[in-house]
Amino acid sequence: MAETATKDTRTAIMDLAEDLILDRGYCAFSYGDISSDLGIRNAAVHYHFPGKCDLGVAVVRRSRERFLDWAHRLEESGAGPVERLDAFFRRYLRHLERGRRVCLGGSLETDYATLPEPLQAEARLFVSTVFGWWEALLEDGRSKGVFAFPGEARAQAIVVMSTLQGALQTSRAMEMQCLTAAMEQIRRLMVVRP
Amino acid sequence: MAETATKDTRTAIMDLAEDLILDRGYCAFSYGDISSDLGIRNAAVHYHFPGKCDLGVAVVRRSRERFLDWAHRLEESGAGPVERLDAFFRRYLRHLERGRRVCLGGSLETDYATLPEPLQAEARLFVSTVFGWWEALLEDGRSKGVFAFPGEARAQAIVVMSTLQGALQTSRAMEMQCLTAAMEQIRRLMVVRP
DNA sequence: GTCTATAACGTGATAGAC
DNA sequence: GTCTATCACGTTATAGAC
Repeated sequence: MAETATKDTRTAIMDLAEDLILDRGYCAFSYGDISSDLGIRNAAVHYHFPGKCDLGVAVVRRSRERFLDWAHRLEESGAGPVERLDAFFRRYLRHLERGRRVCLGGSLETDYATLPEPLQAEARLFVSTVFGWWEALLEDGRSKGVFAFPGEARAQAIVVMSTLQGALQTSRAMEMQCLTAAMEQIRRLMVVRP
Repeated sequence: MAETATKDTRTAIMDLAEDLILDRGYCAFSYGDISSDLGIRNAAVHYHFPGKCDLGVAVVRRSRERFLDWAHRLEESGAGPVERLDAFFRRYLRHLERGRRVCLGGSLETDYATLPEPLQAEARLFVSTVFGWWEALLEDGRSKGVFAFPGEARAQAIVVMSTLQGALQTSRAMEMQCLTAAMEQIRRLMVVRP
């Protein structure tokens, strides 16, 4: 089962790399971290991902695909705007529960200046994808009368997305439950019957 | 004027270190960056700051002191809540104008897991100080009837502070004017006569 | 697909001359 | 206060055996 073993190692490398990016950032993790944690050698990691940039791009692309799959399943489930909002909140809360990881967008953005160009491009694509989802959700929710907010949906999308990103990060430096408090406040601010 | 020269070099090192932290993050800048940009040698930087952690702590502490000075002057100026809100917005916008720098809190929080403990402690103090300012401003503004928002002031403070932090970061990955859009939306959401 | 071995470089840090 | 010189280490990456 050589093929299966290969796939497993490749997946394990990506899983670990993703976790390290969310914990420390792209520039602060190394092939050494990956290889030692997986009990393999440096060169084996290079076999699956020739360069660190390739690994980073693969991780971000997979995250984007997973998000799109998740959004698609959510849409097919027939969930309403408030249910979709809550579903995102639950999904997002896992970052905090898994050892105060930040979100992928925030990690890549603060490291942005040090990222190789292909990874910057992948990061932009990831952020734009999530933003598009928020904009569509907010517009839909307002048109159905379950969300209420002033201005354009894209402006509200920036506020909501940025709030979650910032509050997740802030929960590392403040002992309070910043993220859940932020989510509850977002509900109070724009859900018609919170 | 040996003393003056010393002070100037020390200040120049801190200025450059602060800029590098906001641009790339604490873990991604080096004594080599500092020394080459200032036209001095690695060892000269170590003379002023024995270790990288010392330099980081000094930078964050200075930022906190500057923020407190700024807040104190603002209070003495007799500015009302909306004027203070706008003053913070203007102050914050400089990060974006100076080459898409992120804010210090966000940079330290995403790098948090890799920071030496004394720097983590200084980061917590910095974030708590800024948060305290926001909480007091929002409470004061609501009591005076110029701000309106549901829930507690601390929950709204998390939302506002996180929104700015996240939107500043997001402006690196999206071409739109995320930060100004976020600020305008915050005004629409909570300023009584925006 | 994984290994050993190694290259080439950057890092934070220190000793000691001036 | 700044310099030269150097250390010990970690980094990404590659060549070639198995």
